[in-house]
Amino acid sequence: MDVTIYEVAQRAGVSIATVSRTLRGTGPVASKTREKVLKAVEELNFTPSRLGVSLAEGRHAANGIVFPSLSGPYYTEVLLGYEEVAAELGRSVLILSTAGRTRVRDLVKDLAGRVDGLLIFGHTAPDDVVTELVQVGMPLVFVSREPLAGADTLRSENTASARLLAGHLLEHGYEHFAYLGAPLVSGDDVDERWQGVRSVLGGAIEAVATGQYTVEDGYDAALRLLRRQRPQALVCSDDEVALGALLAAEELGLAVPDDLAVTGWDDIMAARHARPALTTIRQPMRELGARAARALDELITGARSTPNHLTLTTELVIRASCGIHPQEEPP
Amino acid sequence: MDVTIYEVAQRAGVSIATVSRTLRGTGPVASKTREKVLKAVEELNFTPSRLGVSLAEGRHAANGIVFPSLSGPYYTEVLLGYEEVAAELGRSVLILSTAGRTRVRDLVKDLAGRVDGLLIFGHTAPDDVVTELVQVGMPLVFVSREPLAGADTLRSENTASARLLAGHLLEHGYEHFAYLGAPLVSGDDVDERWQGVRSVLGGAIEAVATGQYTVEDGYDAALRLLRRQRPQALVCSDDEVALGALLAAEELGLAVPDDLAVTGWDDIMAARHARPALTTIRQPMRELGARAARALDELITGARSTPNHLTLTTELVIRASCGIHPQEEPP
DNA sequence: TTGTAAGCGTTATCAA
DNA sequence: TTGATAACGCTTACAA
Repeated sequence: MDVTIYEVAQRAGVSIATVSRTLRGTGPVASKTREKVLKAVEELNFTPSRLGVSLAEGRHAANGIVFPSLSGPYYTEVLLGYEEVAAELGRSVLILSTAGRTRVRDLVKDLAGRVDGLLIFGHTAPDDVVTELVQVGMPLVFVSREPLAGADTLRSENTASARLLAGHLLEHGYEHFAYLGAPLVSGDDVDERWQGVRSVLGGAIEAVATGQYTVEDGYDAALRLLRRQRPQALVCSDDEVALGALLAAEELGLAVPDDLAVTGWDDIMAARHARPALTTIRQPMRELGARAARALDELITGARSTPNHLTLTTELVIRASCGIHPQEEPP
Repeated sequence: MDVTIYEVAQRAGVSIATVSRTLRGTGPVASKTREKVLKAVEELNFTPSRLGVSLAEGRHAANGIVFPSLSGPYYTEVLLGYEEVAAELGRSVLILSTAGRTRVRDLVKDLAGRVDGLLIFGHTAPDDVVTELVQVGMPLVFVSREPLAGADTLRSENTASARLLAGHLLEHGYEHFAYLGAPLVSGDDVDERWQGVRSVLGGAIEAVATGQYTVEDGYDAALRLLRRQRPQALVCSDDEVALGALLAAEELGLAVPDDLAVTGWDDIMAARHARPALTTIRQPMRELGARAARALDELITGARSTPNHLTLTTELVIRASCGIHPQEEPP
């Protein structure tokens, strides 16, 4: 893109103001003039410089998103929902992955300087940057973390679902449990799941930390755990970890659910296809992303000025991995 | 971000030129002056406007990437490699997902107006836009498609690996084959795989199209195929489809590899964990992304001006799904 | 209905 | 060593 509005104006024999008005449909333009302008635009293959437009308009028409990584479907699905709606609203999406990254502070600040609003997962952005951003009034939506003053929060329900899940496991008659999940960051979604489960199971459950929310780490952690002790049911922080646990159980010759019940969280696609199929809590991942994009749009355009804190409902999906159910259908 | 370079200059009692020089380290600044400036910058918490900088510098310091979707690890992995290196080089990453999207033309053009260079997967961008972009000299790297004049191409080796894979299957003694994959776009990576396999297997193999490269679609297509006929070996376009085929086989009571051999492509993480573990071709997904980012950087900075066409080597990974191997280790 | 000109926030050239 | 000032490419009052 090299040709500027001046060249178009010159070629059409009008002023740049007229070219701008014609292209944006702002203000009146004689149809004769309009034609001349459009012809020149066509011939020169003119596209307004995004930089020029943004500078003049005082907005980027772009959104950012900060996530730890993209391993596994969760962040990916949210991202896709976010990008889709953002595109619909005429906004580009800039991404920032923080996992294993140094100088995250600077990266987030740089990103913030390129967008009109930001979706931030959990605690992936340092607290002081977040505070700064809130102070300068940058539109912010947090997904999967506890509410924060001055920014939107968007999450799926965790505590009640966790209780429900725990209750279901009790109905199966289990008495010894273990919880397998990534390191618990207070206030994160995953922390709430743990708290919810524990509030029902009490001392009958113990938490074991995996590294990340990945199949690999879930596998490793489950292997270590199961070699040391034999809980009857393994509650996992998410489906990936649960999938890893399934592999570990197989490796150790444990039948699921007969020797060991396993549950996940998220209901990613692989959960349905796992053997045995995974009992899990379904959360609307795409919708989280889509809603975040809309929320940001409201904040950016000024359609809304007070923060919203929304919790989407989840659903307990009972499949085969948590125990035998009488009414169970064939696979 | 609201404070401008003028306010800093005023507060420091210098001109904006001096502020700029101080911050960028271009041109001489008396250390006394530097201190004053830095103090003012600190106090006002000044960050240069990205828009102003970009407009003046004539560059975005950002890269774009165009992919169909993010379902499955392939695109995700490439994206992560790309973003990591881009960040390292001081560039942000803008994404564009085209699957199920209307007006792709406009979206790609808009994206192009926001970046200094673009990574484009296969044929996700319409030919005419591509031509336009090449003409205006936009730095472009294509991943997973046949070379194109005026742009870089970066791919993994396909044909020879496909032959190798086919040869291995012949050694197992199979005589009837089927190929399962997404619709073949001439010139795409996946097309080359098909061509390579067919060049060895000839009339003994037939192609069946799935919808997308997903487990779901692979499962559906395999189910349909296997109900109609019983090949001895199923060559899949990628691991996701192969994973779906594995599920379909199980559903039909077919033992893999005894009743049916199955192979994939990519060596995604799940391939190793599948039961049976998937024989596949490993391609360096992250590296594709990382190299694309570096290639783009060369093109953008002008370190290189002639297009490069690079093919990375792949590796045949023989696991259990393609047949019994004498020297096989326990799982 | 159209044009002039003042921003928008930088960088960088050229004098001083 | 510093400061005016001209780009950079657009939008949008305000005048005409």
